[in-house]
Amino acid sequence: MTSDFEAQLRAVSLRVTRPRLAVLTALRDHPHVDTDTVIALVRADHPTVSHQAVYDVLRALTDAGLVRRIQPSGATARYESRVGDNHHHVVCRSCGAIADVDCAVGDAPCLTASDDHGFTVDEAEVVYWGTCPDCATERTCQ
Amino acid sequence: MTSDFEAQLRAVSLRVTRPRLAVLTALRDHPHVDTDTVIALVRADHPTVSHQAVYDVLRALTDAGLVRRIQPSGATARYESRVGDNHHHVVCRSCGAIADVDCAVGDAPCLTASDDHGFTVDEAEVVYWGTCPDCATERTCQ
DNA sequence: CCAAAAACTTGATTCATTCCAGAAGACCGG
DNA sequence: CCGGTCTTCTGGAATGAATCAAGTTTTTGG
Repeated sequence: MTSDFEAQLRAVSLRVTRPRLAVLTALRDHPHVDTDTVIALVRADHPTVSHQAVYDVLRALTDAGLVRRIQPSGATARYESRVGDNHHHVVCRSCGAIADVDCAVGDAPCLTASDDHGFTVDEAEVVYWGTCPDCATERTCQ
Repeated sequence: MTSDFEAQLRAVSLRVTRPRLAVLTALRDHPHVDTDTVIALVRADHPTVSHQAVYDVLRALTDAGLVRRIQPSGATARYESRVGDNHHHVVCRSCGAIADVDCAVGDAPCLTASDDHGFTVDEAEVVYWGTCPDCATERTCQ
């Protein structure tokens, strides 16, 4: 499993370091977490990793396309390791929970804008806003 | 024109104040601006308005549904006064320019998620990422 | 015009994120 | 296996958007 991550890193010309493997592992096991949570998860195994390293790693991995950055309005940045399949997310307005949603229509549902104003569009990002099951039943969620 | 804003404010039980009218005017004339720009625009006419007032007003207007908050990943919050028609946005990765895009398919194109995980979805927000005409031609854009 | 409630001003504070300088680690060639 | 070089990480300080708090002004209903 770790060797998978090692191969992924080498594939994008990034050096294989403990912090990077730890971040990839954390994101595999915990999708949609924010930076603070990543730091906590990484430190569970490697207590000496600095917060700066996590920020650096997340940026490097995002730039390389190994992880994806999600930032719903009004929330801090979150990351996930599921990439390359153009899926989207449902976000709970109440507690901020995030779940994956596959494209409704084919692989790139809304990629074709009706009028692109001359923009060259290469990606469509969809965020569904609503209420998660927990918050729908009990008002006392968070 | 100002009386329109006055009516809008009263319609949602908000008091009519100079800062609020100024913010609404600024957003009507300059769509997709960030908070700092709103402050600057408001102060052009009313130099004594505090930044805190602008933050308060933007929040109040957003909660009331008179303006819409947009926050593309990695950028600061932006606001626009066009609401109620479920339109979307194209964002330039290079210079951050934003343009409006009407829904490709009907009024709510992607509102139906393929699998909503039990979430009650009430809105679908779409962000198209790409390159604006200016940045596409000249590499030196900002 | 007056009183109550909401909104605004000023100034300080929080928190995610970034910047910086020096130390440590990864990788290439030998 | 080993040193040299360049990337990456550590630790701490700094930035900047956004929020909080106390007190004053303004709006609005009677």
